[in-house]
Amino acid sequence: MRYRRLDSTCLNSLLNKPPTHLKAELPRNKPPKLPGSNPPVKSAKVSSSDIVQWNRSVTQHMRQGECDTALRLFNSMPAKSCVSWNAMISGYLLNGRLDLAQKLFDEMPQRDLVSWNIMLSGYIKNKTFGSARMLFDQMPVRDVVSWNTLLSGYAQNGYVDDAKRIFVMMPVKNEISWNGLLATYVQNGRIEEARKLFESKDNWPLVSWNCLLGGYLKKRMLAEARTLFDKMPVKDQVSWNTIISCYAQNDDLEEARKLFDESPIKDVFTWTSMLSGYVQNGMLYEARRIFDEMPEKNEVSWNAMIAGYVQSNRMDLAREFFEAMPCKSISSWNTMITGYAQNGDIMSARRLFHCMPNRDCISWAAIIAGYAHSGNSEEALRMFVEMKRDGGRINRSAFTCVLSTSADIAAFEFGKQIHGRLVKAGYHTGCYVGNALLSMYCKCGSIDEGYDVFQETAEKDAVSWNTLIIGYARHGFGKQALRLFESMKDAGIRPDDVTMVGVLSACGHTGLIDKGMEYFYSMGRDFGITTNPRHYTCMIDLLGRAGRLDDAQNLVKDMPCEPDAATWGALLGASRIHGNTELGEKAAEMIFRLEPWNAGMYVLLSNLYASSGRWRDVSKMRLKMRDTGVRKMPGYSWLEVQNQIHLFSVGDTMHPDSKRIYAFLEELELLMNKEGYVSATKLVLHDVDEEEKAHMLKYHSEKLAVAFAILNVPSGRPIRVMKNLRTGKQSTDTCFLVLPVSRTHEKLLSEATAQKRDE
DNA sequence: ATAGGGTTAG
Repeated sequence: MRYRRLDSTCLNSLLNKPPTHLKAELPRNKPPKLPGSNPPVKSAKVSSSDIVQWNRSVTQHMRQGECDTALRLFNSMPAKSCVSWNAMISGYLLNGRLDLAQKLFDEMPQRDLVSWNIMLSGYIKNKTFGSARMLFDQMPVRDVVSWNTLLSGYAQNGYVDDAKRIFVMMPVKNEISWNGLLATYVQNGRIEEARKLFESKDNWPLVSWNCLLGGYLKKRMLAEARTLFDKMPVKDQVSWNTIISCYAQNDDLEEARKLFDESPIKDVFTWTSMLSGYVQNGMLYEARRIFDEMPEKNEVSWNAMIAGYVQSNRMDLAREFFEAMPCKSISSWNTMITGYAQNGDIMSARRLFHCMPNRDCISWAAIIAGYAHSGNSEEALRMFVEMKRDGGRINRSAFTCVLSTSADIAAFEFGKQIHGRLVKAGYHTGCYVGNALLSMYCKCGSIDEGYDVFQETAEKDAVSWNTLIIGYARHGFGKQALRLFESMKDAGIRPDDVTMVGVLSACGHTGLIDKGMEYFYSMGRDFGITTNPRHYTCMIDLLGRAGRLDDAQNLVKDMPCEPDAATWGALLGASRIHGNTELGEKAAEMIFRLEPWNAGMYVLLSNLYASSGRWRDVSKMRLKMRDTGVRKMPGYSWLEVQNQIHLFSVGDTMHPDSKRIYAFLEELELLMNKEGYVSATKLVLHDVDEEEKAHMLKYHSEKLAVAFAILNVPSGRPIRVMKNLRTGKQSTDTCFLVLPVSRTHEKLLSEATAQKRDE
């Protein structure tokens, strides 16, 4: 703002003329001649005030972003001073042209201290600290400005220790240097050090009071902020705005309002702070009143209002404001896109995304997240690819989102490529990104790579540990999961309820019944964790697998919370394994009551009947499914070969390679029969004839996928087959696949989609 | 005429 004064001066410079009102201030001096007008007088004498006017004009063009015009003026100057060069260099830096600035700096005949200081601040603004430091060391003379420039450069980029060292080394310190150190602490979240520094000295200027006050606001230290505010010898508008924001952001709207009414002047910040406070607290009526009353509105005030409506799912009102908004910014569009996506209106989100004039990385992340959360994983990944093609910077949030999408659909190769991009972008060390990456590898079944990522994640939090523990448990590495749990405790990370789900299921998979019981009963005592239905489900599964059906049943009875469908599902699964039809029926009945749409349970119960030869009940189940309109989601298996997804359903003949696959399987079967293999057809639904049953067992989707893999994956490479159904569970998140190989497979997908919609 | 500090609203 400081550099843009849009008044008549600027308009004059637009017309390529030095400002006229300055002539009046300097009545004796002739205005400099401009290129194209009369050539300079033959006498080579150019007065110094003429040069000043030229310089002023150069600066003004630079402030308007007109580098070319400034350069033309500069080139046509009859005489230049050091300031003329400095003005050009400074102007180039203002317009982001470090290269041109550097060139002029190197070419200039004589440099003064200001030239060096300008260049120093240029390097720092461009974050080239090496060059900045080198320049600083080369400087023939340094003044307090040079030191202050370096100090704030370090501070703004998080180099607190360097900034401190600079401060100590400074031969002369002024008010700005002290404030620089104070700001170093505040900007880097080191509020205690800031407070100590502030208390060590008197007579701070207003700027510094405001600085510390802003620090308290950021840290939500309301009491400290208020004390400081009350002690301030002078208060300006910023001080009032800051203290109002303190209360508004900490949900004390009453006090905020009181100060708001007391504030001697109200500018657009004051009004908007109040407005946002109301929005944050869902007080949209009050927010709307403030909005209507405020004399001056800007982009931020409009956006706050729109965000308020978005948060309360009033997309109709949000849209009304958005359309009425005279000064839409990228964030206005982004807020709307996010809002539509969160409300499940992905079509509107998409429409806005495509017609917005400019997109930033937030826009891309918003639309990708929108697709991902609405189940359009494929489209989400496609957008990510397009984002890369678009060449814009990809932010951490887009990376995280697209990694979790890859994880959802187990797009392993894609996920690995993203990992590569992450490393290139230097983002792989972050905690969020690291956890998303870890989860991607775990969900894709690549637990070793997950472990590597875990090792490399610098800041591990509970989520990191939980993800790997659950990853181990899910893939049958119970012992490793438990070992990791021990290391987690050793590392001083407090286990939470999610950790315990991983631990208990690890015990279940490893058959460690007693250990599981011990953990289960000590959770509350050792870690203060309240048991939830998921823990009970793990325990019932654990006891059930071990054949202790009575204990499992008793545990259900003892539950302090209502058993959910998953809990009964674990009991049903256990009943099936141990052939307890009676208990299975009981569990299934509960599930039907809780989740009548859950087709997986019908199938599970049906299989239970079939395995005990109760064929009449099997057909009853079929009828029940038909009558209630529940349909079993088709089971698919798929794998990725050379960035293409190959998808199979049971007895699939649609894949282009199916002839080869079946021939291969026939060949295998011949070999197996020779070895004396007889297929078990016990668990297949009864009303298909024996031959058909054998066929279904022989050609279930996993088998087709594995056969295809053996034929197509180079030997020595792992084969990774994914499927959408698990026993007793219909996973909805893996049924939409990336890049189907052929039209017929697209048809399969659209059937699956249609069926999901029916439910 | 050219160089250095800060805080407040999404």
